[in-house]
Amino acid sequence: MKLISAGETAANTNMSVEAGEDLVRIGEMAKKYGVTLRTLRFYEDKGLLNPQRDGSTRLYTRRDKARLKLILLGRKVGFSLRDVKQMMDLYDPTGSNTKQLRLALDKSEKQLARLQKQRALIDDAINELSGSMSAVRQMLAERSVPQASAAS
Amino acid sequence: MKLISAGETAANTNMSVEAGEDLVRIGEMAKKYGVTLRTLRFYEDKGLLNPQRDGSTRLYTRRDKARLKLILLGRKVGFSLRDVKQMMDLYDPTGSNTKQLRLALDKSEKQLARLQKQRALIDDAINELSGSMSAVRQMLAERSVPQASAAS
DNA sequence: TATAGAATTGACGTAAACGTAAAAGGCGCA
DNA sequence: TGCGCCTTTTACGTTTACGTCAATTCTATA
Repeated sequence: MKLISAGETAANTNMSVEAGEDLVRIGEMAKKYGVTLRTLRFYEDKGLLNPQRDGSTRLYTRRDKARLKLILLGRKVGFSLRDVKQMMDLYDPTGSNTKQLRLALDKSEKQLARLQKQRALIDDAINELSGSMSAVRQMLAERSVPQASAAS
Repeated sequence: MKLISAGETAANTNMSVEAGEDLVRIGEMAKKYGVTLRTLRFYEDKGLLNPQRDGSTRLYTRRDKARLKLILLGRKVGFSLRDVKQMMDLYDPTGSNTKQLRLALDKSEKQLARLQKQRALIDDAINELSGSMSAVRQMLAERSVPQASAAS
């Protein structure tokens, strides 16, 4: 009574409701996108994913894959999962999604500002650290060669 | 029986042990360095500071101020408090502190590498985000002006 | 059928650096 | 003497995104 072949040799074994669905279990899904099982369950728990079930077994559809891609992109650019969810929740397959796009743009602008500020902070830190490092190197050099040269 | 005048008018009211000690209570210390009381107590709890006590009242010395400056510099460049403590614990006022300096340099090199990696990630994110933003703007533009122009 | 490999839920742990609340003691001042 | 402000200790809470068991069940395959 399995829905998909383990080695996924044949194209489609199930044609329950929709067209060629290409359902995937959690293990394969995780491997495919380089995340852990825990992560996928966590995202579901947070309402970001909604896989079908075969009994208790999760089956991820094409839609889940698209959503996961979005999640991962969002995380990459520094959005929180809450932000991602908020944006995804606005998705409406029947409309123009103008609201969703506007929200995404708004959040993106803010995030871009945050990223730029972060970069500035990091540059500061790098400079500060580099400065300290030369100072330390100096001190070490003085300690290792205390032969000649006056203190002044 | 107070050790310092509240408004710190006179130079030194106490000459208990050391020279002009310039002791400061937690409130003043916090204000002076822009941290909260909680932070100072937390640092003490973690073994990073060691103020004297007048009864139960903390009195911060010149030494504590120097240490706090170091802590804040360390945090600024991204060291953890553990790192900072590890480095400070090696301080020996009687020696050359070569070990301390070497450890600091070692940790600094690693931290510098981390910072540079972070900057690279942020730059990536900025680029990715900027790209998405233009795409979204495009979509919004198409939605707002659907008058003429073919779909292709 | 035995066994290994997936998968499930539940629940506590982690990391960092504090925030915040509570209850109480001490001090200067009017 | 009462008030307000400063300070103290204790201890739980916060945030985010999972990690890490643990106990159990299902499934496929040899």
